Amino acid sequence: MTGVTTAAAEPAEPQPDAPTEAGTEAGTAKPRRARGEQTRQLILETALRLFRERGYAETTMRVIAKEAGVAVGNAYYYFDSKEHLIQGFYDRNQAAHHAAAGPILATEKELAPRLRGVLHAGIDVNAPYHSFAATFFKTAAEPTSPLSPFSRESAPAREAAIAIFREVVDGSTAKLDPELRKELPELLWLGWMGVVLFWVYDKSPGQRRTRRLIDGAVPLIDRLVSLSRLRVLRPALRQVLALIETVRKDD
Amino acid sequence: MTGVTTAAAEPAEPQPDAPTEAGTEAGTAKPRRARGEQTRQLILETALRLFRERGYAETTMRVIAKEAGVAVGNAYYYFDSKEHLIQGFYDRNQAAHHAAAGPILATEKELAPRLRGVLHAGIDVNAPYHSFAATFFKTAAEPTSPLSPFSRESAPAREAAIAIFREVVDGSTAKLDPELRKELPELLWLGWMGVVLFWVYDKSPGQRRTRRLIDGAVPLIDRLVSLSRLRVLRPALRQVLALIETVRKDD
DNA sequence: CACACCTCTTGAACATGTTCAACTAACCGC
DNA sequence: GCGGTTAGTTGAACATGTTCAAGAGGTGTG
Repeated sequence: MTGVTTAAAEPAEPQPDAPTEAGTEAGTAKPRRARGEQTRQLILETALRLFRERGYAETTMRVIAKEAGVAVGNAYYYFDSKEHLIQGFYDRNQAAHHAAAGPILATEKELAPRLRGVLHAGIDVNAPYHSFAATFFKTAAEPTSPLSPFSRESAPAREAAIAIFREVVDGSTAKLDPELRKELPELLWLGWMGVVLFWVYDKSPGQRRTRRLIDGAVPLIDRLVSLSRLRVLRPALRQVLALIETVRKDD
Repeated sequence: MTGVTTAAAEPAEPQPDAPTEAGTEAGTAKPRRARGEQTRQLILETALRLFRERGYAETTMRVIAKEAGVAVGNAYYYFDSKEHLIQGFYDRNQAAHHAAAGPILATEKELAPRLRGVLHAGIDVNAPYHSFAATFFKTAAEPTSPLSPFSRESAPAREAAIAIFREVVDGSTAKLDPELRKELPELLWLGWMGVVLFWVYDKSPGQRRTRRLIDGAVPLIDRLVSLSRLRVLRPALRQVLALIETVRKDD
């Protein structure tokens, strides 16, 4: 849970401003008025609830506004577009994934189970939103969208996600090539994006095919990572790393 | 079910309007149908041209209709939605890719250059539509959309695409594990989807990063395919194939 | 207190994808 | 030729995301 969640049972309390301005929230300035933040949260909560209840496309901005008891234009004062409401969902699930991964990362020390646990935790967290996620995935896929996982706007969220996989690697007992170790977290995150992609398309009951994919792919990755220390595979590994380097240039 | 776009085996060329009802129909008289088909083509041509000229989002259905000289409702008689116009683009580029790959496949006999040639040909064909493709990709990404490359509706197009990669493999001199040989075309197609994904997000001038990705990835794939015959890697290969098998179950 | 200012709120207006009932015209059976 | 059937066509009407000029309400300053 982030500290932002609750829909505030308390009326705006004399909490005028924290000792430090500590406005680590998304971008915009953080003046002393808390009233706006309350409205913002109200709109976001309402929107996410409606998305879950009736789906993204079926939830109109007018309904969100009406249900939240504000004018439609007010929603646009806080969120640039309907899509931007999704960012809230995004951030929240990101945090939930991190929290859910905690226990496994604290317990397990071997690479494979760590990775497996983190991946399953990610699916667990997202499971309740599978049908909704499918529709909103569409907007996230648009390259020009700020919601794209590769966009500059979602860089913080992306970094946070990669950090989870860095913890998977760094906290493990696995011995691996130092250069590979450096790149592995991002590669694993990329793999995770692939799993999510697969999951979004997975129509099997309970998305069990995705579970099977994870269970099958993790040992494979584990094996490949181990094999990468073999002499025969050294040039191939170098080739992979060089490719990553080359492709990454001028972005 | 085939017969989506029958005579589409040619590279996409503007093809100025056929002489208006001159000698259009010969023996197989479907004059009734022919008129509709003509309108359909006219709308599609107009739409694709406008998409290229001004982008997908910026091209309104009203403008398409006006430019084509028909009523807006008429476009909806032939195409279920604006997105469905994209299917035309899809089919056409698929055919163009096949055509563009022809010379390389006829000339080259080694796996790596064959694959490289086919991939570059694919990018060549799509290059003029890069900015438009980004938006189109958004639509294709939606799992419920018939335009998704994984949907049942696009199975024919998908099969056609995989067939290109089957030709890449089968026509090559490369010696490889028989089971791998069976799976490789689909895997390469999946890789091609990945390249397309990368390309869509590639904002470098002329999408040169994608070119570099291809040039870097092809030798790597080539090397891995060769290495797969090594004894040490035999179990890993089996593991990969088993994973594919497992995941594919109940779809 | 008056005034200015700034955050926040409003709802009508606008743009665009989509639908629909009505209309036209070519064809077919008589 | 006549009436009916059906493919083809129309444009107004509708739904929804988004914008915008105007106003409300509080906060600080003179």
